[in-house]
Amino acid sequence: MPEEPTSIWMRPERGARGPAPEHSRAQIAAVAIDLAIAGGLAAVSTRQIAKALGTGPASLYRYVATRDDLIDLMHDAVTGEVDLSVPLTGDPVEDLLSLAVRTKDLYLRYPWLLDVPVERNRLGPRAADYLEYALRALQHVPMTGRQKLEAISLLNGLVALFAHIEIQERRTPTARQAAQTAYQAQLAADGRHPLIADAMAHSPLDPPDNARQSFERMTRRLLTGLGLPG
Amino acid sequence: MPEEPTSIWMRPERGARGPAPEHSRAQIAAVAIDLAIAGGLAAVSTRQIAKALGTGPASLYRYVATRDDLIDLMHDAVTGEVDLSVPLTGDPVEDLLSLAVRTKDLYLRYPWLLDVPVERNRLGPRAADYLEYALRALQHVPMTGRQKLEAISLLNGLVALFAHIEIQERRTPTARQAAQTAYQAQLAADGRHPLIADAMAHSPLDPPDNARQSFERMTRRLLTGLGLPG
DNA sequence: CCAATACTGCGATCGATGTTCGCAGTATTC
DNA sequence: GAATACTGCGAACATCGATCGCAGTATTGG
Repeated sequence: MPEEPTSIWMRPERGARGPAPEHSRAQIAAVAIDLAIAGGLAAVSTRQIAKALGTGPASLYRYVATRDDLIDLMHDAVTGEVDLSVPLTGDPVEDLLSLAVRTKDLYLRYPWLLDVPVERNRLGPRAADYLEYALRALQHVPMTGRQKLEAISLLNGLVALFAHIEIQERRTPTARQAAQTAYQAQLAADGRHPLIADAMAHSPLDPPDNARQSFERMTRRLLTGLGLPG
Repeated sequence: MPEEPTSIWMRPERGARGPAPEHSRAQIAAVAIDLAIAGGLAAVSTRQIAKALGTGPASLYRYVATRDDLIDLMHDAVTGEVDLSVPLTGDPVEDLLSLAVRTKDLYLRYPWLLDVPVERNRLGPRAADYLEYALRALQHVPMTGRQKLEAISLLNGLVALFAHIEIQERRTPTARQAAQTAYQAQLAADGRHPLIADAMAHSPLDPPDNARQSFERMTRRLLTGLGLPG
């Protein structure tokens, strides 16, 4: 009888019989998050986590069925850091905008979140609270349930896009980006891409105020574009 | 003297000396793309490509320095499929919207594109043509070069988001998603997330017309929100 | 014309990854 | 106190990206 695959959130954290587990999902998630902060998502490997816990890789599989479960754990843990006690004003656009700002902060705090495949967005208990909160902001908006879910999905995507741009601007360039820049310089030199050359020639950074206003303006536009009153 | 890392596009496809290569970047890209279509990005491995070419994995490294180069190759190859011969009307919003539609078609045709890490968007020759085209649409818009590049980046992100939603709706659910749905049903049942329960209960699919109009409306709003005349 | 040169093909191999198996040990249940 | 259902984990497997070194081949320079 083959085990049918289920979400980690449907399995009990521990069974009722045997010895008490020496670790916990929360502890494993915390260790994994530390690894991700230090070395990106790619640095989150069963062996590294096991080493940090002082155990072997096989032990992890008592807590987690697969590496994806591990990422679910991490994702849900940091999602729980978003403050959902902020009271809703009743204005859907402003409420979601405020949530979007807090969400973007989360991305800036945990850049590896941007590397979590979107497809993989299974929601755990904390993400469910998040989603419930967002739906509460939309409670009296005349949209179908599916439309609301899509709107929230798009909103999160937009937040991720802005976060991505901000992070990229802030980080010191990697070897990859250096190579990229070199090739773009060559492109610019060959004369067949004058506009690329031009766009890259003089590029003053936007003042942070601009970026912030731009983010808020875009978010509002997205939301009203989706049919929210505003 | 350690080889400094450079983009694949800066290295010549073949040297001037030795025997003629038995394969080519284009051929390798084509094989890799076939693998990606069949099994997703994860199925694109040096060994599988080598097998498809009837050679060993080590041989590939005569054409490509790293797996990322391989993905650059794939990305640039399919980017070349976007029709850039469509004449620009002079209306930036409409021109970019039209480009966005063609780009979304590309995503729908090659769903694995959504799994290519955004960070990794090194542009090759064909992507450069694409970018030049987009910049041409923005030529007479009063924005800094950086702002234009960010606008195009955001536009592509939005396109990817919509493509992602469309693909998700069209695909038959994976085991992952089934598990996800089961957990959501449980969430709905426990009564603490009434809005999630509600949103998932009755969810008629939007007619395609709606989705299409929604995409076009959102794109327009994004562009005007970024400061384009409209 | 031929040696030096700079390339190509690729078998063998390395280190790291996710995951599985089986067994010894431990707490709960009947 | 035996059956049961767990936990911990060493050993191992398949697969991955990547490297090394050598044999073979086309071009170059004298």
